[in-house]
Parts: sequence; C-alpha cells; structure tokens
Amino acid sequence: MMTFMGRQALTPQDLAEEKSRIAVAARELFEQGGADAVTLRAISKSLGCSPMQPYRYFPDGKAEILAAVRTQAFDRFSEWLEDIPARTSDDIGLLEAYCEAYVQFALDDPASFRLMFGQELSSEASEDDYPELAAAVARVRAPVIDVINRVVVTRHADVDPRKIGQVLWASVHGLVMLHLAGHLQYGERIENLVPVMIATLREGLLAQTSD
Amino acid sequence: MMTFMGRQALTPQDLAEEKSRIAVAARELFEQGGADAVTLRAISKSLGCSPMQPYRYFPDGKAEILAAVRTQAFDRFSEWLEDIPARTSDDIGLLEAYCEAYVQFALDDPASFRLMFGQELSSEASEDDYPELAAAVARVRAPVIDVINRVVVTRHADVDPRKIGQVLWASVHGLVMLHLAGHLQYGERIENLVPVMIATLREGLLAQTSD
DNA sequence: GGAGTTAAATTTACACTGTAAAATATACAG
DNA sequence: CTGTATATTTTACAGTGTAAATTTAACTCC
Repeated sequence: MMTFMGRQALTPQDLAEEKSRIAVAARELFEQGGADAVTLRAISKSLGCSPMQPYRYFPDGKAEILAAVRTQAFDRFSEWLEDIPARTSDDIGLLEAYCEAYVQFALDDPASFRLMFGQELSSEASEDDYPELAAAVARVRAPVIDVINRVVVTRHADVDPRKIGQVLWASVHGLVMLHLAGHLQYGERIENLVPVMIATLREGLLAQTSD
Repeated sequence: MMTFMGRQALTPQDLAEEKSRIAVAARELFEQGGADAVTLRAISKSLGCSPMQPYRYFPDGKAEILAAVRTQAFDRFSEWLEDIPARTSDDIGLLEAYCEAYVQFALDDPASFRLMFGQELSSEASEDDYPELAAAVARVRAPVIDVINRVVVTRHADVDPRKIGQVLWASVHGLVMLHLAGHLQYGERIENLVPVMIATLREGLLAQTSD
C-alpha cells in the first residue's frame, strides 16, 4: 500500500460550505449594490480572502458563482411555494393561493426574483451548463404543475393542463416582471392588479370547462 | 454686432444623425454579440472613429447611448403595433390581434424585445433620466390602452379598464418573457400557447361583463 | 496667403474588471 | 528537518468606461 504524503485535501463538506458562503456574500452584494457591485474583489473582501480564492471552489470563475447564487434564489422560491398548505378541498382556491404567493415572494424579496428571472448579470451562465441550477428551476415548477393538473382533472376542463399551466404561470409572472421593471402605468400598484388578474384567469379557466 | 470667429458648430441635424448612427452601431453589436459586445471601443471601431468620439454626441457616455438604443427599439415596437389595422367593427378581434402582434414582434425581433424589457445592459439607465426614452415607452402603451378602453366601454364590462388593460398586457408580456428566457416547459412552443392564453383571457374578460 | 479663435477629434492616462500564471504559504508523513 | 501535495496569495495582463490633455480641423478677419 502506497501512503500518500502532503497536505490533506478539503472535505467535500468544507468545500460545499465555503461555496455556499461565497454565494451568500455575492448575493448580499447584489442586494445592496445591484449587479455592478458583484465583483470578485468585493466578494473576496467580504470574506476576508484574496480575489483568487473563490476560484479554488468555483473553477469556472464568476459565471459559476452567479449560477450558485441563482440556484440559492430558486431554492428559496421553492421553499416559499412549498410552504403553502395544500388544501385539497378547494383546488381553485389553492391555485389562487399559488398566484398570490408568487407575487408576494417578488414583493418580499425582489432581489431574489431579479436574480432568478431578470437577466441583469452580465456574465450570466446558461442553466444547461449547471445541473444544480437546472434542478432548482425544475423544483420551482413542480408544485405549480401539480395543482394545475388536479384542477384540470377534477373540473374536466377542456384544455391541455400543460398548456393552461404555462399560461397561468406566464400571466402572473408577467405582472411581476412589469412591476419590477417599473412598467406598471398610472402608478397602479401590483397588489390591486392581482385580484383582477386572478378573477380573469379563474373565469377564463372555468369558462373552458365542460361540466 | 459682434461677429463670432472660429469653427462652425455642428448642425442639430448632423448631431441627431450621428447620434442615430452611433445607436444603430450599438444595436448591431448587441444583436450579434449580446450585451458584452456593446463596448465604446467596438462602437467606435464600427464607425471608424476614436473611442471618445461618441462622448461628443452623448455627454453622459455609455448610459446615454444605451438609452438611445432602447428608445429606437421602443419606437420600432410602436410602429409595429400601429401597423395593425383598426377594425372598429370587432373590438375583441382587434384586442386579440394586438396580443398576437405583441408576441409576433418578439419572435421576429427578439433582440429589440430584450433591449426593451430585458435588463441585460449592465449600465442601463433609468427612463426617468431620459425623456425621449420615457416618451417612447409611453407611445407603445397608447394604442393598447385605446382598444382596451373601447372594448370595456362597448361591452359595459364591470371592470376598471385601466386595471384590465394592465392585466392583459402583463399576461402576454409574461409569456414572451418566459419564452425568451427559455423557461417554457415541455419544449412547448409559444405559438401553441398564444391561442390558449387569448382564449382564456377573452373568456375571462367576457365573463366579467354585465350585458 | 497667414493669424486668431473656436469646435471637433484624438491621444494619453487612470481606476476598474475577470482571471491566467507564478510564487508563496501551509499542513501533513517519514 | 526533508519532501510533497494542497491551499492561498501575489503578480501580471488584456479589456472596460471615461477624465484630462493634446492635436487637428474649420472658420473669420487682416
């Protein structure tokens, strides 16, 4: 048996913890100073290390760091959505709760929403290159898909559940995006628009059911 | 009368034309190479001038150039929407035509759409700082607001036209944003989702009318 | 033709960025 | 201590936006 000499390599746990710490530091910089404030030198300063330290944990450099930051944001969003109590008695009500929770998350934590869906990070990486990010994205969709499928099935709706799911998702998503981009008109507040949107979508969905 | 000596200043026309030329060069760079490709040095290379030349026409530097690029994009979008024939006989049909045109523009010219609504340009300027940009944004909204108002009035709909207008706008907008961000699931194509969304919104709107 | 004057344009320089490469420090086994 | 493998830092470089200094160009008057 050959005995290896030299310094002991980092534990995968330590490595994961440090990666998380780096991502958290990057997120804090984004929250307080926007995309321009997220620099390798600023991150390293927050952590008290040299600017090249993060490369030890993220070989791909800044792109991989940003992917980790976005992954954490998607995970927070998933936890937020998964916290909604699944009242099986009222599917429509549950669906409405999801829509409201979607908006509420964007209002409570707009920075995370911008990390997920706003393309403000210049060297933003494709989620195809980072499986963990892709998984976090998929995780967000799961509960929404579930409830929509249930509604469509129980109501015998005459629509493709996949398609109607995307349509509902997109509608609420678009409202939040316009809000965050400051494109809502008349000084209209998003809180006042959500009920109108929900009512319209609900009636539109029910109008397409056959029972 | 004191006669002024020295070199003649640039005509406002020449100035405007050169500004436009700079913005067009910046747009082309964005189209072919994304946000990272839009640099002062690349722009100046396209125009065959020095990197500081654009500052003569855009004193605020890159932010002002990007504002001009975005203004041009909003103007293209306005022209696209204004090209829709206003069939006064069928308001609902006109509204649907607007929705389809909205999506079609994003499919025909995704770069312009990303310039308008995607926040990928790092040093992107607030439209509050650039009146021309704000005007271009307002111009886009006008025709949509018009037709929605007409529909709501003629149908005696029991909804605030301003609110329902935002809701419809946001829905279609969200669908396009998800499409451009690559967040549509199941490989679903946006062309197949638009009819479902339009049907849902139309039924939802009609269900809220009182006559 | 020059001067003189003013605007236009370029050149230079600087503080940033991400990061490749080289140098250094650290922790272990014998 | 010596040797070795890993961790970390230091240095260096190309590229960014742009402020400041410089140069070039265009115009009027003598």
